[in-house]
Amino acid sequence: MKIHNPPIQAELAGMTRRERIRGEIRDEIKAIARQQMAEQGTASLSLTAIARRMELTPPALYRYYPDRDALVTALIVDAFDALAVALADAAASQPIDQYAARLESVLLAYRSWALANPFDFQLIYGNPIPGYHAPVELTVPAVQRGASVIMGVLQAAYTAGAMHLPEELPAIAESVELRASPESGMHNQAISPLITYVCMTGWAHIHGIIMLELFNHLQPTIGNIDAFYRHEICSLIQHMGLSR
Amino acid sequence: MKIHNPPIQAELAGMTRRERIRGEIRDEIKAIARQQMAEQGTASLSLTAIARRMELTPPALYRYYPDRDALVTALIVDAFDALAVALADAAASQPIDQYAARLESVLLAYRSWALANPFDFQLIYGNPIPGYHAPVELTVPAVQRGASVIMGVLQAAYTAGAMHLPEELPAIAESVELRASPESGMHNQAISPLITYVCMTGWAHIHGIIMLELFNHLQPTIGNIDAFYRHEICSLIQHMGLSR
DNA sequence: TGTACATCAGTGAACGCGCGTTCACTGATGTAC
DNA sequence: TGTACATCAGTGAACGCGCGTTCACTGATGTAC
Repeated sequence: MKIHNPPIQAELAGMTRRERIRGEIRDEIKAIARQQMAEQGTASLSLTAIARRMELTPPALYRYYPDRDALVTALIVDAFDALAVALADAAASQPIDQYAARLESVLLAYRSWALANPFDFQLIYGNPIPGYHAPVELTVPAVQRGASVIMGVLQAAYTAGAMHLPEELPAIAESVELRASPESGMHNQAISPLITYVCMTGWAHIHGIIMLELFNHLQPTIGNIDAFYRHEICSLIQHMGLSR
Repeated sequence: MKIHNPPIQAELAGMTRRERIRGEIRDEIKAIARQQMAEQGTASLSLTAIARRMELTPPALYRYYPDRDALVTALIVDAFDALAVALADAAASQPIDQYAARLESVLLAYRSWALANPFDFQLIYGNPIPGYHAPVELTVPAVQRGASVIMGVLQAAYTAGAMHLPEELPAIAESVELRASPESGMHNQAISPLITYVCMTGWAHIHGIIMLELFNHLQPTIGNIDAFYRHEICSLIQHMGLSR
């Protein structure tokens, strides 16, 4: 006979003992899924293999996720969340009025997170998983949540007058036909088109370096990618006229 | 009874009739493989499915490729080749001393090729295919062949004195510990570390935009990606001090 | 030109594997009185 | 506190599928004389 723990403690946290355990197992499934991606590649994510490693039968997993796609979606959402949190933490680690330092910190965090979690990064920014189509209403806001951390820093700098952008930029930003991000969530200011444009530019640059590094296309040419990356950030900051 | 064509014509081209047909079927296999990737995603590339579409039995394909990996390798090599050719053509389409125009042309070609051949692009620059490991001695030179087209243009501009880089750049390039590309193939000049550095920066930037666009991460924010891309090239050219 | 032989493309059967998913079920856990 | 019932986690068997790869083979194509 097993112990019948009265579920008082758990109910204090707003969930029954069963609900808590369910949550834990859902998390364990995701953890093993990540582990499996790391070993076999993002594209080969199999419920059967996860069940095997958990010493369960495959059908048991259907108690926790209705099907394989639901699990993939959960992993993607988690990854976007984790990245956004990492960026937000990096932003928060610097004094609020030190815009250059904050931007630098955020961009360094972007790379650090990608290198520390290469498979989560591939999951959200790499090839789509064959046969899986992410629900758009889920991923689009998730992308923007990450981006909005960067945008928040830049918008703050701009509003504070600490940013000196090239003169021709407004006209360019205009011609690019930006779509307003519907709502930003992580920050409170509205983002001007100009800042959106600058942000996309910087993001693309940073993102390109990381993508190339992740798939080992930089390594044959660049010895010290860390220094390379730092310099790129530096020149970005300079290009934006962000005063230190 | 089928016709016994005397293999005179084919032998004039240096190969027997049989060899020619073999080559054609190898090509057809690759073509269908590409088609299949386009429909199912890069990661799901199956010999059985290819055979089915060619109305052959799966073992028949083993006459043409020793195993699945060999086919993937052939596809990758082809893709690198095609990209390098597209870039080289773009470079050749502009007057030899119009460095800005040549660079612009090459960078536009990079994106055009990626958008026109998204799956080949994913094959070479996206997630590795699960269970497949590209032979390094094949892919590293292939990457550099593409890059060397860009480098060739820039080096020529630099040598001709048509390039005015920021003053602090040499020191930065130094600190990044570039590795000399072993041999470049597509062009004749030696590439200076400074140019290598500039090239990697520009490439990463361009590459980042394309990767984001390819996976639809730019579209929610940027209405006119074409214009966006052109402006980025423009500002790159300006940043390098390439006179028009 | 015809004949004898060698080459080689493609077949069909088979091997052993893994996958997602369904279903009816058992037995443990939780709940209400 | 004990009892009766409801809930639900996990099982085992099964379905139908696709995969890469091997093997001994047939029959067409090419080659040498």
